[in-house]
Amino acid sequence: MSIDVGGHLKAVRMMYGLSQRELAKRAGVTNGTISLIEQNRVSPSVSSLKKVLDGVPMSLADFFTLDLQESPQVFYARDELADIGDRDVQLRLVAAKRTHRAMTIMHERYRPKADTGADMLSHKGEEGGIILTGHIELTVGGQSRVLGPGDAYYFTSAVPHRFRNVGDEACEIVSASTPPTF
Amino acid sequence: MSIDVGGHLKAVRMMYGLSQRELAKRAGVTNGTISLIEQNRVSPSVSSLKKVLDGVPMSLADFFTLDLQESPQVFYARDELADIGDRDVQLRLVAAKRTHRAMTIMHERYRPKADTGADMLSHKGEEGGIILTGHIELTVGGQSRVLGPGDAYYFTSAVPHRFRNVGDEACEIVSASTPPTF
DNA sequence: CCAAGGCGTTTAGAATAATAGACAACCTTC
DNA sequence: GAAGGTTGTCTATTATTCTAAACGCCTTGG
Repeated sequence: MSIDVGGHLKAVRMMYGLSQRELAKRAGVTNGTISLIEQNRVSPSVSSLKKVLDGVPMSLADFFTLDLQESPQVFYARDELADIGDRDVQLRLVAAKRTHRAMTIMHERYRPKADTGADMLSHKGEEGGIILTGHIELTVGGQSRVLGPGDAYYFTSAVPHRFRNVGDEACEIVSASTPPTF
Repeated sequence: MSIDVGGHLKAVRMMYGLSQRELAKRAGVTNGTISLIEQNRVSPSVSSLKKVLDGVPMSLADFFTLDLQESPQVFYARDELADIGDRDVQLRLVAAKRTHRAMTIMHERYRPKADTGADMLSHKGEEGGIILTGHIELTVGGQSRVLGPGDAYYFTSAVPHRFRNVGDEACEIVSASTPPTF
């Protein structure tokens, strides 16, 4: 029994945010069973392991195939975001270290007068965001608008766009873009 | 217990040409265990299934991943080989219908004077074979040689090559080439 | 024909796993 | 701090699986 079925199951269960009892209920077994399995104090029969995995749900093949390679970080404390901005525009990336991301999520902070300029590289994909504080003038193609707290935007990145802080206080935005640009 | 673990195990065991007792001995379990599992009269614990598979050997992941989809034909009677040759060069393929082959194995028969010509398409990969009967002149790159029964050859297919039956009797060859050319 | 040895199967008993329920520890909420 | 909820763990009993040793069947070789 070289394989750590118990730890493996626990990891899977955690990954789905389930408690032992909750998983047990879904799987039609008792919570004690899950507990004993996770502690490797018993080696479940294939049928009961299948029952348990059906509660996830996950196939036996997936269960044994999953390499469980150090699951990527899920939660990031404020100071764990990667800071890549300059003086006027501060960009703080979520999951920066993650290699295969489908998108980039950032916390952006524009100082007063900060301006990305109109000659930005216009990449393919889409991007959007929500303004948290301050006011920013967003120009997308021919349209221009000043957005304040709670306002949001979404456009295809191919269209030339420009961010400019027209207020006298810092402007904070949470944005997402795909494909990842950083 | 929707999955047919028993039949699956039996198929794997057969695939390796093992008897229940033999597998049991290698795995360190009793033959009865194997029998009961194969009949699905018990659902083995993961640990014991692992022990059994260690006797093959095969990993749990492989065991559950294996789709066992109607295992492809293994034995081909003489007249079950696909015949694709012309009048002078008869080619009889092994496992012709099999879609995902790693190589092509053929029984080739060259009539006297048969000649593949020197201008063959030289494909990537490697090929080799053994002469069964007759004599054939094989030219590979600058080298040329007459091979008789029992002789063999092996070369990288990228080099231009030519087969020519220089004897007065038919020449038979069993060859293999990778990647499959037919 | 019988004996020897292979095969898969079966059965009683020993070993192991699953259940139901209790337990302590930890939160909230009052 | 007490009540009620969660969490994971543990124990006695029940249920299942594994072993050891037999069984019947077939093939092989004297």
